[in-house]
Amino acid sequence: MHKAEHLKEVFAECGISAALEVVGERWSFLILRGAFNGLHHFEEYQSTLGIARNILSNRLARLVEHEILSREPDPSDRRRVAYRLTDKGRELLPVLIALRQWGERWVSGMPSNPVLVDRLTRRPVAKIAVRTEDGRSLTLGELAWVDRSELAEG
Amino acid sequence: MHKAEHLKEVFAECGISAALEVVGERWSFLILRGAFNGLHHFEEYQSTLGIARNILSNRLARLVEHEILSREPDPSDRRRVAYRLTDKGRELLPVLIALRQWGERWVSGMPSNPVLVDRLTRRPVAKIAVRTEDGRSLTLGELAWVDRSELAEG
DNA sequence: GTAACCAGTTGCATATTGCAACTTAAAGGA
DNA sequence: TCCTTTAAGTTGCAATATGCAACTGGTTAC
Repeated sequence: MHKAEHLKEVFAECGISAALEVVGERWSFLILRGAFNGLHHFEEYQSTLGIARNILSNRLARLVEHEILSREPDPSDRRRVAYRLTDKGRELLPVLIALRQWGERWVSGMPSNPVLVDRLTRRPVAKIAVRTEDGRSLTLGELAWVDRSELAEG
Repeated sequence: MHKAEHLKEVFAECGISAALEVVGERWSFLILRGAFNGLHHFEEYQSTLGIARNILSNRLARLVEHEILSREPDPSDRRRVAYRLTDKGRELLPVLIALRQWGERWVSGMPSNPVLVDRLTRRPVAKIAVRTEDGRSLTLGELAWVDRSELAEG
């Protein structure tokens, strides 16, 4: 099997493809950013993001369907619906923070507001990086792709 | 200023919006994944990803325009063009790996192949996480958003 | 010199997104 | 009670974006 065919199979079963099928549409990341910033209601998302109502409706439904957000009607005001991050949704935080840090560094050129800090020390979080298990940050040159079969060898 | 208006301003200048304007279109992340996996040529991307040729052409041009990929004609075969990651592009690796790990854990449910390892130890990289400067991993409950102005206080 | 190859482009079909107006159900107030 | 406002959508239609197949223009290989 030559390179192209091999990679085609590799790519089809890759976690990135899988993730993108769920959160890869336009607005999905921005809705999640809103969720991490404390938004819960349709009208809040609509007015802060400026997204079209039908698209917002569609995206929220999709995120709920994939259990990234939960959807619960407010019992004290039955008009309102609260969308909340599930554990699955909360685990997207590293993706969002990594994306944000990259955007700050390479696109907007300045730090965003508000800043994410350690609640206790009030110090900003570190730059997201690829690391060894013992926490050492690795550059591309220190990394390699190996087949899973070659991994079990040791 | 009430919450919605405030967040609208916050969001407009956020690194996530900035990043998404550059790499937020469909296929962009998958093209970058290909780049990190050693693809360099138009036909390689086209055949491995199965993307439409006009869209691929458009995306590559856009990534080059934003200096995420460089575009250099091969001097030894003037038909061929090589696309390569720039430093700016290489720094998207944490985003891609975080997305991949999330997709493996929560969507596809299994580890992808190949595995990214420390070149020297051959051990897989750690899970991407939000951490303190000294490397301790932080959960959402241990984090807080604070205004930049409140940060300079100490 | 001719066939095949690479990196696109073009025209047209389909799908996604955006916009404005409308709907439904539920508060809130006089 | 009736009237107004609010929240969370839905609908119809216009504008974009994406996908597909065929074609081009400049190499390169035979």
